[in-house]
Amino acid sequence: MSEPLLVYPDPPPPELVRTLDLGGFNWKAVGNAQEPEGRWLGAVVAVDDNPEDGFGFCRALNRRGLDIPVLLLISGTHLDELEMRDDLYADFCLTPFHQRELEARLAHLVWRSGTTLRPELIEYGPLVLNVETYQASISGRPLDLTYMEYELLKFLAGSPGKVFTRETLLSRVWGYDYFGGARTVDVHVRRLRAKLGEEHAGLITTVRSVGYRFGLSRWER
Amino acid sequence: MSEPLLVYPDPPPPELVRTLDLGGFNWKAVGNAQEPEGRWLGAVVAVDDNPEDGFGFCRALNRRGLDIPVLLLISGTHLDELEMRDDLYADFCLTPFHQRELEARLAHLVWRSGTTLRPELIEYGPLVLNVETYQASISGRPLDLTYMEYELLKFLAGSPGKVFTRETLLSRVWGYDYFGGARTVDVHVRRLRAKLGEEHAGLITTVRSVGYRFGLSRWER
DNA sequence: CCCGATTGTGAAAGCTCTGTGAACGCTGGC
DNA sequence: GCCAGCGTTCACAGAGCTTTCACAATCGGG
Repeated sequence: MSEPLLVYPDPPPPELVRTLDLGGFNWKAVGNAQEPEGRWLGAVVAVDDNPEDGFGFCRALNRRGLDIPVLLLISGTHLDELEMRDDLYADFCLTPFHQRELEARLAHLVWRSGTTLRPELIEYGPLVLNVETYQASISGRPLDLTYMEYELLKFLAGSPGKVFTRETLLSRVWGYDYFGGARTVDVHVRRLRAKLGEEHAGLITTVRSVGYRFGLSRWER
Repeated sequence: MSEPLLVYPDPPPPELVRTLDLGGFNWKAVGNAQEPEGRWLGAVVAVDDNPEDGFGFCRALNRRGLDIPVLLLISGTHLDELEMRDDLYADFCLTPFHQRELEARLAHLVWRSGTTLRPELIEYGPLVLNVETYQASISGRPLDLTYMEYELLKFLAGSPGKVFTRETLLSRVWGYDYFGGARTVDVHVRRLRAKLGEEHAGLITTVRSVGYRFGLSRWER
């Protein structure tokens, strides 16, 4: 089992922790939907205490376009909350739950997700690019990128750590027959950095007298 | 709710009958998997008394290729029987069950099959396309679409979120050998948006320099 | 520490792409 | 033949995006 299970909230209910650990699951709890990065087998979301909070987490997951199947833990008294929220979860389990039932539901969830296709994603740390939908997000926040910005970021993120000269970028991203100034790249990098936000602007680093690099060089990680 | 629910065995457990009737479901019990013909919303299979018998029914359903999603009713003591039988059921409910839980699971099952398992009905949010009758409606309001408009909308709505270039749309919707201007797509998209109404016009979004995308509008900004 | 080279920044020009209204031609029904 | 409905094409205007430029800031070598 390579990919871990996503669990919400953090810390999770003790009986959930117990079941997951006893079941030998590889899991990680998070406090918000911005945290999770990379690939996940599925998610277990406890909506017991505060339904709106839990559903908000699911909605945020959806919004990131990661397509993680969600198993809800919900008490019988909150069952009506499920109405009209079918798109937020794949399955649910009533609390208090039997360990066996939760294990069976998790196993079924994983089996099902293994049989359905996943979207084609380019990921690096907090950055996710969905090639099919032309959507990008960083730390869960959707990025509103223009065409050239998206193409440039896609190209850079496709080879993390590698340095590209402006000329290379112009020919590979803009087109081999492109005729324009090299400063064009600078300007696009600037706007990309701005849209990535102050926190992640460093994802694109300048290599003086050479060009630009996405992500950390192999010496920095 | 036009299509009925399939129920096994016949007669079904009394508490199941009670729940289905109270929930206003249209259902029919059968004694074997050869009986059912036509279209079904889903199936409820009680495997309580004799697990092998119930699973045999599911297996027979599968073999007939009817693609009916199955909700199992199973007691906690038989939970391990589920192992390695993921392909036989879509969901399960522990017995004795709460009426609310079964209703919620049935509703979710029906919703899921409506979005994935029934190709003759394409749904996305408020939009419903009936492929068989060539009818379309949004928020319950019937849409009076022309042939090309319908075909275009059907193709787009068939892959929500995915971006299609005008060339792709022309070749896939108009035909591989179609020879015409790309602006044709624009005009049809415009008329589609107009007929969808101001409220839902955003269902089809323009991806500048690329093409058009259906869906995901409610998540964008 | 100074200076040239390089890169970041803001604004504005210029261009591409899309939305829109209208017209044309085709087809099938009457 | 006429008409209505539909698909297609075209021209134009506006919006949005890209590119350029001038200047400021930064870096690195000597």
